[in-house]
Amino acid sequence: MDNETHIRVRYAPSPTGRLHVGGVRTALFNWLFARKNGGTFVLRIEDTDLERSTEESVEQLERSMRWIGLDWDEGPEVGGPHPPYRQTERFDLYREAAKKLLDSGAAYYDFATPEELAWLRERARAEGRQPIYTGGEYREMDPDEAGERIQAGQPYTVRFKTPREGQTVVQDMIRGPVTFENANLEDFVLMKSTDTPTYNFAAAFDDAEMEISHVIRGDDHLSNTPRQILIHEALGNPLPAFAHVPQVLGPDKKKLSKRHGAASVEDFAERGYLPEALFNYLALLGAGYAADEEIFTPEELAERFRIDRVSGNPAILDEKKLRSVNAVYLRRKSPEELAALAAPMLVESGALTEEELGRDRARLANIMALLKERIALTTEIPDSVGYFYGGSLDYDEDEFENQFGKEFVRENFPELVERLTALPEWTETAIEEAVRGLAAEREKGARHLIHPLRFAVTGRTVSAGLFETMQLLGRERSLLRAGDAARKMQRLSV
RNA sequence: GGCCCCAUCGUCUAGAGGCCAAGGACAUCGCCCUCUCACGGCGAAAACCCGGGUUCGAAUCCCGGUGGGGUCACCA
Repeated sequence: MDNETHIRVRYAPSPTGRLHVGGVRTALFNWLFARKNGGTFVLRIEDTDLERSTEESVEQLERSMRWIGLDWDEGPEVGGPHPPYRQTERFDLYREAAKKLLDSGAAYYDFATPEELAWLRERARAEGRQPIYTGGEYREMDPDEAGERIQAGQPYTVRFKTPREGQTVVQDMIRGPVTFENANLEDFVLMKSTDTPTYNFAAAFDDAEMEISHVIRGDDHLSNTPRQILIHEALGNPLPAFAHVPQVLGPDKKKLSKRHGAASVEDFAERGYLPEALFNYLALLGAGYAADEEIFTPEELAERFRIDRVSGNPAILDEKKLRSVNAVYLRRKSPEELAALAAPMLVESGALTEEELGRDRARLANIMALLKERIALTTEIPDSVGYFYGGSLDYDEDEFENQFGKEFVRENFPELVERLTALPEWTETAIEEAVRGLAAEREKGARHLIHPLRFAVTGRTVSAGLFETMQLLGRERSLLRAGDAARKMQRLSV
């Protein structure tokens, strides 16, 4: 493949917390774009903020990416031709580049103190001007004098000498050309007084060094892009193409955050969403796919992905829809897959022990087959499966009275239990015949027996079909609970 | 506030000047299936932000307003 046109994209998160779904979505778009075009997807850790970056976040981030199904061709763990892939390990590279900019006159040493800068900003605000710092006396200071000050130990930053006139145009693949007046851009910092790079400098430098052809990122970076373009030009780098994808918002149209319930990949995982469902939903969100279908594999998504179709609109995450997509994925799973998913959750919830589980793996699969159309989130599993295990149940008093207080039930339930006990074989059809038979003899609708029986054996008013449920519950357990209910019924005051 | 982006049903969207009395999906509401709940099937309600242009003709193009979002750090 032609190296000049080889597509290389990157996702460059800063490890300062959990991976936000807005973040994974842009990672997803990068991944999709790379897969679609036979390109390379690079992961780069932007940890230049020593204060906020943590090792734990790096691990969490990589774990979240892998969980949802995003693998990277180059980056931490996997390596690649442009190492290292963590900015804190690339400081020498930035220092060298800063030197180059200083030598060419594209940048300068700035000795203004933070207090001075704050005062300048304040005064600008008081006078109703925009605070645009242009370096004052330092911008054109004689290099020798600057050198002397540095020798004397005076702290400094390195700033970019932003042109005071003209415009910088971002050619955005989603929005078209976006024009910025250079006069509105200040002389931004390239190197901090700690001799470490700022985001704009490190990002622009790395994108060029790593030969990134397309920068696809959140639109919160759109206003940074003219600065990065200026850096690229000063460094003599070819410009990558840009695409700025919108944020993911909560239902109140504010940036999605924890107070909306869930905002990070881990939050959604904890709430019972499947990785493939989150992947599918997020990839569809605001991506401008044709609307006739909505369930796609990552491969299908990649095949159809078009960056220029991505909407410029902020996208509101609709958890109801995510939930329904999740339910589809749950339903599509085989009973065995669902059993594997459910097993650890059931053990953790205390519904059963490891041994019990190991003894009857097939039964769990059968239970899941019965339940899978009734759950939308994996977190619903323990509650909906729990009554298939264990012995006697604690009945809700009010509901018990509601179910067993009726005269017909009081008169016939004991007989029903007897007939069930006498059943020669415990099968769905045998149970059904017993129940319907008795109801027919008493000239009543079967539902008058079915509902209390359901409540007796499951402890709840809703479940899968009663007869198949009872077969799976097993004779012993069903009869135990039915007997419990019959006795409890006797004690009910009339 | 300055700068920038954006604007079709509640939400995600289809729509690239006539095919649109605007289509789909989720959610909502009915009906059917039925032992309950789901699943499934059928159906209903629901949108082109406003105002000016351009044009024979605009949801689609232009301008303005309004609204929403982003960003204004030695954070990324």
